[in-house]
Amino acid sequence: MNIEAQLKEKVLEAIQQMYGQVVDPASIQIQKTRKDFEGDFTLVVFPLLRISKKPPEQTAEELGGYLRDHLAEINSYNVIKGFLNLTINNSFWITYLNNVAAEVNYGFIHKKEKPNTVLIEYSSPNTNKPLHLGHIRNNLLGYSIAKIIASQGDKVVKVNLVNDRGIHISKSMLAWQKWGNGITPEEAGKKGDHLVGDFYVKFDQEYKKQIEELIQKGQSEDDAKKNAPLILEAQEMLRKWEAHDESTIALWKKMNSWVLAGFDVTYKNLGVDFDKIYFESDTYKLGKEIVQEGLNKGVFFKKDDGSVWVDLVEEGLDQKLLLRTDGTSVYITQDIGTAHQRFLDFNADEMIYVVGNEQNYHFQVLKLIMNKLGYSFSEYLFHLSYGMVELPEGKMKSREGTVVDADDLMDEMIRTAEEMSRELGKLDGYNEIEKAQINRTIGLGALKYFILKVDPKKNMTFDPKESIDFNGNTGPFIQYSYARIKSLIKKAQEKGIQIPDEINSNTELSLKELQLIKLIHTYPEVLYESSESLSPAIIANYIYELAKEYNQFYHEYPILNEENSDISVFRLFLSAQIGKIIQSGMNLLGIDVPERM
RNA sequence: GGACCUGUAGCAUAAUGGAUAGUGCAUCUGGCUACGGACCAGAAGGUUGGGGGUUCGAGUCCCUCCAGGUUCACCA
Repeated sequence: MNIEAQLKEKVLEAIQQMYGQVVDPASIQIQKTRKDFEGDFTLVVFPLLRISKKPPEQTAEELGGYLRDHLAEINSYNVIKGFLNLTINNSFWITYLNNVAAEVNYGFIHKKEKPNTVLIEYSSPNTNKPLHLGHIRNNLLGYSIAKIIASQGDKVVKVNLVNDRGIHISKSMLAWQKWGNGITPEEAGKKGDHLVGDFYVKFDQEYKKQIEELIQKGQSEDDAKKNAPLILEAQEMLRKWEAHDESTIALWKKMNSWVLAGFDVTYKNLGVDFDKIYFESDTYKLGKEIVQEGLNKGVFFKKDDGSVWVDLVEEGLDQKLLLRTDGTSVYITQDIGTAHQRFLDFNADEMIYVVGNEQNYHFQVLKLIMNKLGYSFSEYLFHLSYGMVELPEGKMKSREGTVVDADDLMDEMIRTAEEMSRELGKLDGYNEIEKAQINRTIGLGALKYFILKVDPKKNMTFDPKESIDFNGNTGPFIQYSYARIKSLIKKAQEKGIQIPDEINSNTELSLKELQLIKLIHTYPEVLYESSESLSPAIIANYIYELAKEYNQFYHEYPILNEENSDISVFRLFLSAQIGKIIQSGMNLLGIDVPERM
């Protein structure tokens, strides 16, 4: 049982003994004592006043006395207003630290009683253009959340649903056919996703010209958009694709393979992966039968024109189309189908969709529909809705060429890390391969941390010109702290100092050391919180605080230079544990830490 | 117009309903004869968008107003 639970139990006992009442455990608030006060844990007594029927100070005093006398771990207490601050024995903290050192993955839940299978979908790109900054946020979030959930003992399945069909795909295909002269990525010297993206842009440009011409000839804008020859051709191409026209399918396969090869490179660079990749070309017909069943059951209704709808007016929403007049499906139809399919494929208990907040409504509807259809898992569908990444001048617009490309951005970050290293002379004497590896770790660490430290649901601004900081609350700051710990340990080993498996429990602790151990103590809780709220930002902020506190300690206290060898060894031991946690936390964010930098 | 989300210092970002709202960048001032200065110490910067309410206690919960965003397609 952890110390907070013990405290809580004793408080309940104390109340029963002294005031003769059994209280709701929820009214017992044990929290970490704020830095500016003396103590380790604080009991807020205000909620207990109606039971004690005494003033806050007196109640706190009485409870404090009882706890001190009945719980060996409590060393002393003090009362400030309605706050009872309890101080725990040093030996408790050192024993705790020894346990941390003995654990393989401290903070993880190794054997959950009843592990769930959690399916997490992220990335979900379209195969008509390369990945951009928005996808980076999506991928980093999905990948990190998957790791975090796994750390809490559940089984995680990472899936990607690639949108590889539809009118937008036809557009780039058509443009390549018309203006590409058969060019391949090899000939163009480009990644396939970028090449295909170029033709998507080309389509748009030519399409706009045609619209303009038609408007000149007197058509309305809406008509012009519908009647432009290019869009008609693209629609025709989509029809051919759906009719399995051989040459269309061949072209589609060829171009998609280029794009997917390009994505693979980007994913690899970014360090994300998947257990299973679904393609919409396989799944887009799913869901129709389920809608039909729903229709039979009277959950949905059919309009006179034959289209099928669900009525969500009672839920405060509108009516939503599920099948078109011609019987074909819309986007949500296939989402109904894929949800069903995946729960079957993996026998999943939960499913998380990492999708931007512009689709909040969509997922609200999806969940309601699954519920109406009677799927018990509807309760366990979660939309991890994240905010947009905006530029200082506003939203990214492909038309204005302000889209920040994922590959370019990663390259730029690594280049910035290189410049930084060179200016600081940090990597003098390392060979080129080592340098490249370290700069990559740092550049990507800066990017990933910058994005993940922000609460997912918030929109964030990203300034590519000023780039990303390498000082302060950043990935490199944390990486640096880690590298320095590694360096310390290496130096110690060179001096023949052994870091022991455990530390004597009556070692004296400074306030700073105690503070660090207390921070270490909260790590499991941080992981839990982060997993529950699907927010890597909680871990990011924690690791930053840990690194920052450690750096202060590092400056204030000699470690290897400490003359008392017991103290020196203790500080090394503490440093090593902190290094482990930094590494563990960063790993959950998908960020590497360098041995040196 | 309906629904949902967000508003914290110049910018960025924290705070299970708890004590004096933390932190970084930028600005200013100090600290390298080093266990690694990508660091540390200090200064300055706030009516937590406005107004009500609930509570012993509100950045946090409720109401209202303001500002911004998203969405409400026989698109995906």
